[in-house]
Amino acid sequence: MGASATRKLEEDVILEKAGLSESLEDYLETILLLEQTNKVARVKDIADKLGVLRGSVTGALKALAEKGLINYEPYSFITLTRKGAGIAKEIARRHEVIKDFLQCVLLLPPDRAEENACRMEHAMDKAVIDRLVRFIEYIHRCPRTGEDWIEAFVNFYSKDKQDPKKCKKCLENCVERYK
Amino acid sequence: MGASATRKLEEDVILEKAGLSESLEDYLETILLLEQTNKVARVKDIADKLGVLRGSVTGALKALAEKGLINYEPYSFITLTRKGAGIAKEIARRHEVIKDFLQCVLLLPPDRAEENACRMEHAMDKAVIDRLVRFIEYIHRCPRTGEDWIEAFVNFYSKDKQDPKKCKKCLENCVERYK
DNA sequence: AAGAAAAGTTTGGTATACCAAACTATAGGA
DNA sequence: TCCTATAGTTTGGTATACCAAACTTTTCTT
Repeated sequence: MGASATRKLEEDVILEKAGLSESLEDYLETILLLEQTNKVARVKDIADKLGVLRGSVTGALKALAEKGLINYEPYSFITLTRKGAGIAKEIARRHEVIKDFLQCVLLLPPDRAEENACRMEHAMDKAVIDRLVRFIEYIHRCPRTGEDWIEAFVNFYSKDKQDPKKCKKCLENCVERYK
Repeated sequence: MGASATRKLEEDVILEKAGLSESLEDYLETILLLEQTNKVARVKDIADKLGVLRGSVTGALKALAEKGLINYEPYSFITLTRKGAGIAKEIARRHEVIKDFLQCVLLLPPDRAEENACRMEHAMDKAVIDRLVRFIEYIHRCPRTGEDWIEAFVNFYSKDKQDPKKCKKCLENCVERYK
């Protein structure tokens, strides 16, 4: 096993064992988003995004710096360390995956999907997210499911029973499309 | 609209607005489970189930009694009030639904499904759970999916690409079964 | 360059949720 | 019945995470 593969493994362990509170995970994710859109993360912007006062942000930044996840000096710019960026990206990925599932598979309205994803991202471990990613792929790639199968869920959701004739037609269309 | 329908609606509002902490939700759910298996919930059993000391339980019970969710007198039995039982059942239902999805759809091992369900139950609102219930039903009832489609996910999960010949056969079997 | 506005920090306080350990009540065995 | 083990409670302490408001630093504006 090469050196880079070894390092990769060590990083995975770090991510799994980070043991950050939900609150600190939110700060880290927000800093990543602000870095990406505004180039730098500022205390005020973090406070606004998270709906807390500026004073609360300062405290959180000290905790993140303590854990070696951000570079922080009072009154100066905030940047993620390598380790911090790794964790932040993992959290952002969870958020994306969950929102995609809620919005594009369960067909929830975007705002509802967003709200729930924000909370769920702290509760689901890597194994679950990895399965979910593959599951969403499976739905899209398996000839038996795909886009139209998801669309038909709207129908199923609002009705009590299915029409066997429609099911037959739907199945025939599905076979036809695969050829 | 009759009186019972009106009352049902009011209860829904109460459940949505309960605004319990994750911790108190856990206590409520545990009390329900203990009531069901042991007839009564005792402080020690709650402490054991939640992995906290007895002293912590007493504090939580006071908070729940304060909110009118349990009947609690020092040194006596603990029972859920109507309102408390309603909330506890809602939480237990979320737990069931999420665990079922993780275990029977995403095919996670039972212990992993359980761990994640315990955390996710506090993060997902009623609308998401309702969609998820219907989605699981949809998978089982739609002729295009069903048990064998879920089983085939194992295959897809561990492989990079699908075999078009197998897909064709799978689709044919699916049509055959529907007749 | 001076001063006001904005950004950031500090301090003191609150609420939640837990533990450790001392204490009190209750229930079962001798 | 006594008395001891178990169950339950209380108290004092810790850690997290927030707010409100006073304070300091930086950055515009003129």
